Amino acid sequence: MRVTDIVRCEACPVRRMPVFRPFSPAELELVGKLKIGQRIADPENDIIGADADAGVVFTIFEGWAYRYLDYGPDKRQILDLLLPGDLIGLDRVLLGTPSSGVRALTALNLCALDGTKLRRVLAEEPTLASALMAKLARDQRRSDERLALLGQGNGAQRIAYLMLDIHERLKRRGLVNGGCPFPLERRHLASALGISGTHVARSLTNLRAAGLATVANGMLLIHNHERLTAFAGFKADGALGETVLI
Amino acid sequence: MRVTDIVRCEACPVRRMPVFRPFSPAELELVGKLKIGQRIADPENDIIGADADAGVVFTIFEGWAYRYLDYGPDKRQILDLLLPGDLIGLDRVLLGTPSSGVRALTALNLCALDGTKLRRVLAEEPTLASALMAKLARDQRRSDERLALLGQGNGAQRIAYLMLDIHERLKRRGLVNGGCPFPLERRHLASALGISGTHVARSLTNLRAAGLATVANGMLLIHNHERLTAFAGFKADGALGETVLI
DNA sequence: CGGCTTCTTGATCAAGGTCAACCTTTGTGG
DNA sequence: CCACAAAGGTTGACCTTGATCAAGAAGCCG
Repeated sequence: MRVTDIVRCEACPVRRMPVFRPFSPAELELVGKLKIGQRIADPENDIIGADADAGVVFTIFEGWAYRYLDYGPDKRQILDLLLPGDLIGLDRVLLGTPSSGVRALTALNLCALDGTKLRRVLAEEPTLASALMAKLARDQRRSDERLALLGQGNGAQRIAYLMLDIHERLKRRGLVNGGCPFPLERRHLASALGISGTHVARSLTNLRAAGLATVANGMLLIHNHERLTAFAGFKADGALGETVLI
Repeated sequence: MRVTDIVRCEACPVRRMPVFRPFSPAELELVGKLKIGQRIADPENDIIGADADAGVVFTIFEGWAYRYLDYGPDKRQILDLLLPGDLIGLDRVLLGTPSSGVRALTALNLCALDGTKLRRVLAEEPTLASALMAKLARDQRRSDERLALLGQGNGAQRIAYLMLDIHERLKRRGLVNGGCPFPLERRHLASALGISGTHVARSLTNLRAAGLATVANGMLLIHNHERLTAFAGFKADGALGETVLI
């Protein structure tokens, strides 16, 4: 990971995304003191891994990443996709023990925060602590839906659900402007959804043939949002007012 | 749900379980003020559901429950099993919106806490807030492993993993005394693990035949812990020092 | 003793995994 | 500019896992 010029919190573009609630000047100043730098990471490089810094939390400025667990060679489960505005490494700072790995999917631009200081700030600033607790509770609900998806859905439904989830999250962040970015390859979908790469390809073909959605050139095209939603059993939970740390 | 005699926090048996960190007298007094009653629930009754009280958090004194999401008739995903000492309904109090359902698996004895007051206390007591945040982060990790299990494991491995998870959690709470309770029926295992009841039965037979574990009469017998662990790819994460609210 | 629910077991079938061939795109060096 | 290699995507053949349906067996009450 390389270092680059720092962005001042007051000027940060992520904070202006529609999902996130506005900070008070006091909170903004507090969080500003946590910022220790800006980082760049290349695709398929670990952000959090064996060698990574244990006392740092990141916020994604730009690019995608994923959390994963490894189970021997060629046995990886992608747990979640991380989009601009998402936090990386909070659990490690809270628990102090190694966590799931986090890896860049595309080129990443990250904002680095001092984890040790963050713990101290949380102990003094109940508003921030409550906001983070709410964020953790929301993440749990997303996890729950993902679990139900793997427990109940077939291959095509899993893909459809993930498409809608991504689309929704990007839209809330104002990142769907005439085309939804979708840099996931077949193998990423496969390890995120617990199906083989071959079957991902087949199911994608089926979704396209059914006039539901198409993935091509790193972009997602949803042809019929309503039918896709019905097919996947997707239900957007409309979580607004998240907290971003910048 | 019926009401029964109240148990004073200082005398609560759950607080003495080995998993939970001891409370300071100040914390104990604080939490004591939150307690609003004791409840009894019968098997297969909803604790948190459409009609349930929105501003209450429960701690399990005795018995098992499960969190679930429904997807139409005969399409239920059990998200997690809740054992004595576990919290129920925290996310609803934090987020203020309906959450997954929670249902009694066995007869349940619950401690009821005032959710609104809890929010207030969290805003004043950073220690408690930190402890709850850590609990949320730990729950997320358990969720992650469960997700990987559904994504990567076959039927028998899923069952084996769940056996070990339950066994570990009960042991940490001091509830495995010459026999591990296991009140789950085939259909519960099926909806928790995303496989059919028929296949659960078959896989249980296989696990027994392989000399790994047996379930009978509501009890779990692990014949060979080491081989079962290897088979399931299970890894206990050794989370001690959780926080219990009583 | 029925009448219930749960557990077991077998037969059949569909969903999806594995393997392999081939195609397309992209990048690289001559 | 072309040749070639490497990586990803598509498609087909075949086989395993597990779902579904169905028929007994075993408990468990009233």
